[in-house]
Amino acid sequence: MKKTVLIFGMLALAILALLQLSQYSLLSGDLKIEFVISGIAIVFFVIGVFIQKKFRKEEAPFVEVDQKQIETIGLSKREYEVLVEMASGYSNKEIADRLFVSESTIKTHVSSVLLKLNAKRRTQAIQKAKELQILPF
Amino acid sequence: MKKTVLIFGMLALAILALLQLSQYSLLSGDLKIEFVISGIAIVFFVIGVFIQKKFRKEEAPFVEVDQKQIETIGLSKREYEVLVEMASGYSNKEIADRLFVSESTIKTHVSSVLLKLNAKRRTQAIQKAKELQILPF
DNA sequence: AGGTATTTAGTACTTTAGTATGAGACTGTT
DNA sequence: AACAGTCTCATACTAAAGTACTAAATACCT
Repeated sequence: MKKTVLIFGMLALAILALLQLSQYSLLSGDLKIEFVISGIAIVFFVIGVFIQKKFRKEEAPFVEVDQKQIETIGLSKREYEVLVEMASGYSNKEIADRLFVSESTIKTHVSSVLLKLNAKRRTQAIQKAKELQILPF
Repeated sequence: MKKTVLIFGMLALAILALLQLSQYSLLSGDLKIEFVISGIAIVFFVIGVFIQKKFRKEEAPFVEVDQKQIETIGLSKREYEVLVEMASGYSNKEIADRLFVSESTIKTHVSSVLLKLNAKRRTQAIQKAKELQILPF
């Protein structure tokens, strides 16, 4: 955070210096106006790219869930809920408690999910689900 | 893709128009040079931000692996390799074959990983590892 | 109302996963 | 050379996960 403030401060100073420099160069006739404007344009373009990049990195990379994919795969509402819990790292028992049903029920759902995602294990199902963008992150 | 080309074309035209406009305004003395330069700066800054945003969206959301985190957690090189395989959805036996060691060895590594990540299950370890940004995606 | 899909739950069983412990081989450090 | 850390592997467990059925209660659809 402190680093960010520092960078912004430096940037502001650099911009001011650049503007002053441009004016003097123009007034003294050292440079043609096209070059100055182009230079300014390029510099600020780069700054824009840089700033956007910086903020993006601090954002969480969030992939939208592809609702259509879920349908084409044929996952039911409950099965998808179980998949989400699975991906969060919960055991069958824990999922059962969280969804207020028995562990048997969760096992049934998990088996369906594995079948529909063509996976042998829950970890593989999670991986495939992320590739298909039916899970966030 | 076609859309991208179109946008870039329009953008190029807009920039040219803007540059011409700036020069005429300056020569005719309608505007002070400070305003023109500031205007150009702002426009190109916005363009930079926009372009970066566009490209980022088309990229796969890829989180860099935080090497320092791995160290502070105390994961060894081999343990991290096993963690990556785990996250890919492989079973202990499969990981053993892929890394040319016995399943016992993998079990040992997995237990260490669970301990160091403070997880009860491999799915939870994967989840935590992603939160700590020591796994891609 | 009858058919279809979903959700729930059970039993019985097999397969993985995970724990605890011990121990030999190898590597780099002091 | 002695030591710490890593990597390897084994045995003997216990605990989850997953399969293969069967089956009843809902819910949705036309």
